[in-house]
Amino acid sequence: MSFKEAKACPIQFVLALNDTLNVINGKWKLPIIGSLLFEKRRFTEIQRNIPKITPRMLSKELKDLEMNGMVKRTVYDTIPISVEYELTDSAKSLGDVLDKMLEWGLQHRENVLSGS
Amino acid sequence: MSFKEAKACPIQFVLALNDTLNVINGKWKLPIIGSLLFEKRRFTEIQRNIPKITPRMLSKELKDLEMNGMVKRTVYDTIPISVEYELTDSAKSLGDVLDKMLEWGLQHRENVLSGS
DNA sequence: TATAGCGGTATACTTTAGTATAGTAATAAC
DNA sequence: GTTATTACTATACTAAAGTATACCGCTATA
Repeated sequence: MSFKEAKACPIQFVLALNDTLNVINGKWKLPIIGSLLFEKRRFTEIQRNIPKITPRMLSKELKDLEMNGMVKRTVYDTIPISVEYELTDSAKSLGDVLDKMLEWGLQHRENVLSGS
Repeated sequence: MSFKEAKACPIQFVLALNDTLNVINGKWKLPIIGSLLFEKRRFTEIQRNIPKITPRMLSKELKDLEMNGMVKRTVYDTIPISVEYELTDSAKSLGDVLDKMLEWGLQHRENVLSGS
């Protein structure tokens, strides 16, 4: 299925595209994914990684990402407990999509600046 | 440049990705792009095409898309005037990105449902 | 003369997203 | 026993996004 076939199958098209948009929308989702892209991290580490995020937003977005199958949360029974967040394989594969978006963004900027 | 190289060149990465996100964000941009994907259309045609959009939002989003080099607005000197909106080449090439997003969305949904 | 279509704008409102600030329980270090 | 760290939650707020409703100037049609 492709975007150009939208006329033929609008429902699945809209749902799947929407799924993708949902996992990256909002101010903090991409920074969080970025922070977890190379290594699993703990709550406070992510917070230090993204200076301006409040714990409220980080908590909310991590829950959101977990619910959407993007992040795996593991609680370790240490004293005190520690919690680790890591991207799922599915989330890691989002990199390809982001590459495409990145590529298009660069090309588009060139097009616009050159007045085409 | 790729997403995995984010560490090496965060600024251009963030800007280009952000550009791409900006041209599709909000509730109405994709429906509008979808409406213009196969043919140029007039204001009222787009409105009929997207039943729940208000003229305020359509006007606002079209201006936004025009400013971002996604849409070309042509005024015809008929009586009364008529106005046509069409996608730029750059906007049309966004189809490839949307295809990737669509593909990932479908795969991700499968992954999540199968519990992987 | 009244009504409708075109391409919008104006004003006021609600809803959603994000921020600020403080506080929690548990433990450990000084 | 005071302070710090971890992993958050609670409450109250502001800002941004979107909605509802009405209206504009222009013209064509009934």
